[in-house]
Amino acid sequence: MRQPVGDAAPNGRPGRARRPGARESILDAIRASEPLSRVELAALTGLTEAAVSMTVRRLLEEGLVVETGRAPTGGKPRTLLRLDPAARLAVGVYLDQDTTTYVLTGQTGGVISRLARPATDVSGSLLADLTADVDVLLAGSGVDRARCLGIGVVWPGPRGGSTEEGPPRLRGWDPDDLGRRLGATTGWPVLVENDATAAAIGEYWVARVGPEQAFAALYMGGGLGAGIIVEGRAMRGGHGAAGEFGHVCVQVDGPECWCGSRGCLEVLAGPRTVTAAALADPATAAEAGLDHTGRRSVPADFAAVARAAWAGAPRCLALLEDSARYVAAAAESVVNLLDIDLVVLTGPGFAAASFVYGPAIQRRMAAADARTWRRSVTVTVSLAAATASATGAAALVLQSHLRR
Amino acid sequence: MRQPVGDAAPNGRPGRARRPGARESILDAIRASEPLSRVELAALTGLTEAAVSMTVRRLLEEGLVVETGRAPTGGKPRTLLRLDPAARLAVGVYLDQDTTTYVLTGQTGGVISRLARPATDVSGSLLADLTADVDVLLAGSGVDRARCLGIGVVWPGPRGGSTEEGPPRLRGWDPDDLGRRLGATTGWPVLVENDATAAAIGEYWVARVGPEQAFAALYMGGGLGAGIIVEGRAMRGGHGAAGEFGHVCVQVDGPECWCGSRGCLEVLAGPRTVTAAALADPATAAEAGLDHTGRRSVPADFAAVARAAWAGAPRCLALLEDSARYVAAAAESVVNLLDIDLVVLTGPGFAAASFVYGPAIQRRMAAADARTWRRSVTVTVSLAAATASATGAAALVLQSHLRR
DNA sequence: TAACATTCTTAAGCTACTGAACGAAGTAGG
DNA sequence: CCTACTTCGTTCAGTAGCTTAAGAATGTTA
Repeated sequence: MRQPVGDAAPNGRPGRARRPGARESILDAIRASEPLSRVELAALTGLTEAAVSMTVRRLLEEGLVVETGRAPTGGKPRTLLRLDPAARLAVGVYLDQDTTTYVLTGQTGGVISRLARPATDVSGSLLADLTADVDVLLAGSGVDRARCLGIGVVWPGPRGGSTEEGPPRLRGWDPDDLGRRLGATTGWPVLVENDATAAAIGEYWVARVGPEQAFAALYMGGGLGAGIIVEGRAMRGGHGAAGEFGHVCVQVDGPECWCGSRGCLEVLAGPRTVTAAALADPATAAEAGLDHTGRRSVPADFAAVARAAWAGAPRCLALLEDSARYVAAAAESVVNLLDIDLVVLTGPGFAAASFVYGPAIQRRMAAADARTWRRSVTVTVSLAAATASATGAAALVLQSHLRR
Repeated sequence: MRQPVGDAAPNGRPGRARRPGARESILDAIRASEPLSRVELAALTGLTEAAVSMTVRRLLEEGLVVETGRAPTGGKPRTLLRLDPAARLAVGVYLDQDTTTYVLTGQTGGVISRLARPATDVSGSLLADLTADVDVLLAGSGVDRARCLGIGVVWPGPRGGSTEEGPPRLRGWDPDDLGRRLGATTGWPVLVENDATAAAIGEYWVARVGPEQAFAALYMGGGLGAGIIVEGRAMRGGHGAAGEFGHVCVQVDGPECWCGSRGCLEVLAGPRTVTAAALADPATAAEAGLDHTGRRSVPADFAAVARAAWAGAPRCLALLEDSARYVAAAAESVVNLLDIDLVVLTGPGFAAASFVYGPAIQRRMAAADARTWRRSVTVTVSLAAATASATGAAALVLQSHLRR
């Protein structure tokens, strides 16, 4: 949501904070905790029952919400409300290095259909390809196009996707510009975001995390990123560059990073470093089935190492466990700094290797959690970690529409 | 602001986000950028000129704001508005280990008068002492008590103030309970906060930081903490424990910390570690004029080391520079993670040794800033670093009243 | 002195919410 | 089955806080 391209809503930059509003509060409460009755909504949102009643009626008329069943009480039973999954749709696009993934989701974030295309290298055709593929996705799904709220576009972002100096450009495009143009050609609002933040919003949406949870999604793709959501709001920072988890320092005088600093997590324990180490040692490379000739993308190679480790290959496992020690330390730093309640591992990297990283992070935090902080941090793995970015892109649209 | 003790305002916990409101937007804009005219306020806040006009009239009637001078334009000149510093007052109390500091400030955060008392060890008399001392402070200042908005109470918090296990209790008191009781005995609203967050809010207020700046105040007292303010809101985390800067990990397998983890910044580079190292080496201790018999508080000993280093003592300087390397790395992590624009060093520790820590942090970030992130992070030292907590406690009250 | 530029004010109206009373839909007891 | 009771949801008038639109105030410029 760097810019609500194609949308009239000003991004709050010049001025005061956005207003909550009954509509948003209610939809968000239902999203996080459906089914809910009107009285429960009043209690959860702090609105009066009258306000809830009026707002819910409008939501029912719009078809966003449906009444579904009742819950017995001492008196009149509660009528339970849910989001109608098919009432609104969103398209998510993930522009990965070598693949472009499209998903069509319903209002609750559930995937309706999917599409994957190899990335086209002809930079001039990117816009046309996207437009055509979104069209194919919608046509093939047989849904009412009028119900589609917009398109979320996610790209790997500046974080770690590149060893060149400076933030990488997306196949020659400026992301915001691409979003604006795509909005013009398709007629839909287009929202642009980086992979980690999108994955966090997707997880927040699909896994029904509530705004009372301080939440961090750690994302491993070509690099390491973090999406942070506190009080229901994604932290994007002063220049939209927050979440550079890969550049948390875990060793003061560590090796130099491409970013110009030293000891960054990514250079010590990032997926690129893991795969490079696997390739550098013939025995390890053999375990993972890697060689220099048939080299694929970083996430693909990393997944090969993870699969080998899962199958019992000791050298691959050792590589991952070494990496996980660093990642766990950095994760603990984030949790301590922001008082995070919930850590979710997501993205293709963690999807493949969560069996190592998950326990490592839990182990690292367990001691101090109970002993000092009197908290208990939950560490989980995303249910759809491998495709988190694409569904996150769609959730981006859902999230923004809720605040229409 | 862990709890608005004695205040009726619910802390937003059950329900939706707080509303901004014209009054708050306007007062905050004037605070950050006075003097301002009504049209400028309209542009800054996003309100209409009509709304600004009405709201300002009310503020003028209340005496919070005054008209002061005019600025020529092509047409009718602008009438400039300022906060009236003396219109409202706030009391800040800092409960340090061995001293209790009281300040009385005006509406702009300027200190009107001060009071310091040695900490009483009789835990039963703390409440009575506070009540009496606040009374003395106000009486001695000759101000209208009705103008006082409330009392902010700040304590060193769980962070690093103790080597015992578990969060330390404040001379036997639960901070929230103390606040509640103090509110009852004095009749004023009492807000309770930890030192680092309070210092951040104080700096935000006094130094006129605007909400568009993502801002971190690094605080060194008995330990290391951070107050983080993004979009004008202090980050307190899920359980009010955010800002544990001292427990950012800067060495994966570093020495064990009292918190139960390893390689925490505080155990490698905190003030306690620096003073312990100075005492352990006789030559260094001699430079700093320290010995085991006349040992004082951690901040006092640390200040002695810093003074010696400033005077040219090489061993003391080396100790501080070693500490600063770690602090700089951790600061860089925070900046990268949250896309921070402005870092302010504050608290007695940094007040004494900023000549080492400031340049070290700037050096560490300069390379990657220009090369990779295309940002420029400002690192400054608080103007009143040594008393930041007490003025921050008062600012806490001002901040909360603005949102009455 | 008239025309213009800009700032600030006034007045009517709109939107979204609140408060309080009321209607609706169940259970429990006789 | 009827009554009392409980809890849920709605209705309606009122209000706070804003916007839109018009206009008054206060300066400069030709």
